[in-house]
Amino acid sequence: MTPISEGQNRAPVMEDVAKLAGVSHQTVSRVLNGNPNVSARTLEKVQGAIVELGYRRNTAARSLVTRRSNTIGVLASEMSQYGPSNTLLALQQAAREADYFVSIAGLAEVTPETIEEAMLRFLDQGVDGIIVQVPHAGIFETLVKLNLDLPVVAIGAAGTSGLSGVAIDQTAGARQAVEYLISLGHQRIGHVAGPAGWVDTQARIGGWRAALDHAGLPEGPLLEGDWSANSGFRLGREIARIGDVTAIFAGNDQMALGLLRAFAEAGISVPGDISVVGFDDWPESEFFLPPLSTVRQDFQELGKRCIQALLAELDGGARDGASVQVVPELVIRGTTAAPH
Amino acid sequence: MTPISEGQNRAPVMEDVAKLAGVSHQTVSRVLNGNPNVSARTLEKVQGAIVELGYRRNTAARSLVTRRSNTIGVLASEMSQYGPSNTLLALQQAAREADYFVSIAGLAEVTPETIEEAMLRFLDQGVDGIIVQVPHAGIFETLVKLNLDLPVVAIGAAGTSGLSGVAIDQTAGARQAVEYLISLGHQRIGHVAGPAGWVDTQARIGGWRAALDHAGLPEGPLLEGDWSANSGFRLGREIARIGDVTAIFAGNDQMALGLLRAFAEAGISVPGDISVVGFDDWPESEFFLPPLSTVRQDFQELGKRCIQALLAELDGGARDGASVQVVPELVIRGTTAAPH
DNA sequence: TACTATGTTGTTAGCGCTAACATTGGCGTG
DNA sequence: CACGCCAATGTTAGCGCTAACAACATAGTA
Repeated sequence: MTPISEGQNRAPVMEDVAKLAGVSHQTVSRVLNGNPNVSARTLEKVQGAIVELGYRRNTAARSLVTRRSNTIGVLASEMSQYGPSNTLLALQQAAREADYFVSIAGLAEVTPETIEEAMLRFLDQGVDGIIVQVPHAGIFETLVKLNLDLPVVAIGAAGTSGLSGVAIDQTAGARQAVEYLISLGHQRIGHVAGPAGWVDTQARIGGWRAALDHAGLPEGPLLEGDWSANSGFRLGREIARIGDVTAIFAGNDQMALGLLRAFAEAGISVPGDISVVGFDDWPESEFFLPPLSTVRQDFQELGKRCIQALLAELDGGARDGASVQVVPELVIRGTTAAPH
Repeated sequence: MTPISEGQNRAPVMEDVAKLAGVSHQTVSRVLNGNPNVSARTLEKVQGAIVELGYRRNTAARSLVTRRSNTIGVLASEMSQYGPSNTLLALQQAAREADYFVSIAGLAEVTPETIEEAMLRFLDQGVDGIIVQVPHAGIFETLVKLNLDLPVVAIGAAGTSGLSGVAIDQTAGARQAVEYLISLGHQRIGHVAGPAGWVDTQARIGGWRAALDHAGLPEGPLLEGDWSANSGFRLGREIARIGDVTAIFAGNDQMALGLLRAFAEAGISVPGDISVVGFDDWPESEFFLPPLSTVRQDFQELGKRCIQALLAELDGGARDGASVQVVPELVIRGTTAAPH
């Protein structure tokens, strides 16, 4: 097994390969770039020399002249949460398949300033394009205002004016969930939403509302949490006190977990007295008490589509603000039943 | 031949700044690199010109000549899990503070081949150093075998022969947890471990065993899960069937969640009949039924130390295989009580 | 035969930056 | 005042690669 790097000796450069193969360095370059105008004999010689020397092309030199870094910047907030971290993973895999590197910038705090700073860092680094995974409302305007001369794909944003967007259709997902509750016979369906100012929050509220409107049902209580199980717990106690609903659509699985705990403590049976549906389908939701009915999002697909959209802009140069939607899927488990 | 019109679009280069400031490009370079031998007057002129043109230094050109990319590669498996994703976030922040970019490679499958492939990609990219966040046993040997001519810091590995290691002292954490159970009066303490072949599994088993040995207690049952709540649930049922323990130390919080569910279904009260302690302290653990006692790991600190270790190797050139340990903290909540 | 089209290879000129050395001018010293 | 010294600046030569063009051989066409 050849060592990966040549230890003390200077790493071989194209010229070394060329000499060994008895050709010019440009021919080596042609082989490396898959130029068809290379004879089979030469190709073989060059490839042999490359292997023999363990030659690897210098990215910096290549980038300098091509003005391409083969790197995609991913700007992410809430990086350690379930959705974002899974999207990040998928993004990374899709990028690798397309032979791109992924550079990440995690935002601890989301403000126009921190976003701009991160973007400037990406520019400094010379990334070819940027994927923005920041689910805050207003992110879109912030990005447009920066007026970057680079392809940008925003996750969760509708595409307009120069920015492409790829999103999971959370409105449709929320609507599916609520429609399912309605089909079970529920008539008073509340929503424990995420914090205002999140794209996801708005979309999920929208889906909940649309389903109720469509069925001609009145809106149940709309409560605002902060995605945490803690807030779900707090709001669950409030709901238990007020009564008056037979089903709750929770903005995510964590808050649903808080709800379940609050209801259990209040002696309210789930799904006997109240049905609960979450959103996300994180792996543990299956093991809540009872197992949580929820809406599953396909992050893998989301990541793949993002990279596709970005590469399309990179190659085609089209900046048409295309918008792609991935549709989520309702998963029915043990927290939903017909009202009594 | 110089182009006739210097198109507005062309990004300014150092020479443009130099011209505007009335100096040579080298002086601009000196300003940018903080060279002290620049007069105050010149410094000001150059900085003014930089701002006026919105000049940003070209990283590729810089890397080409300095042979530094200012990029750190992070190799991670299980990227979307709680611990790793938090570590990744911390790593990224610490790197940014030191003015380094972070390039990630997420491993879908951990084998010597996938690791080698990812490492080769990092080499191609020209990273200055690599941080490996792959908690599988044997990762260390795999890395050493690759014989990389690059600083590598492995998370969770003890440092020897050319590789530095930074780890959370999970053995100490596990020991703390079990000693606490012993202090409550428990005498039959089982362990639901993670899958064999994980560094973390081994360390936590080690801590559990050490505490029992030290107290002169017999080892309770040792069961192997796979980190998932599902496996915890399965093993919980088994424990419920066998009985014979008054406390379980779970290898992580997810499995603890599964245990809680299994015990609830079996009519076993926690902490009345059995005490449970988890490991990780993920945010939702506080909202389990009852709130989970667990061991908190400081990923922020871990990330910071990793970057420190890597930068030390980068700057000092020392490859001393230093080993740093971060000590975790026991968090006592509602799943632990004295046995009856 | 001459002449063009085509495929294969080599040569040259940078990409934008930093390192190394060269040059200048002002200062203190003998 | 000649001397060296040092701080401030300029000049030159690449880093390793690709793009553009030049150079040639070969084959096909008039």
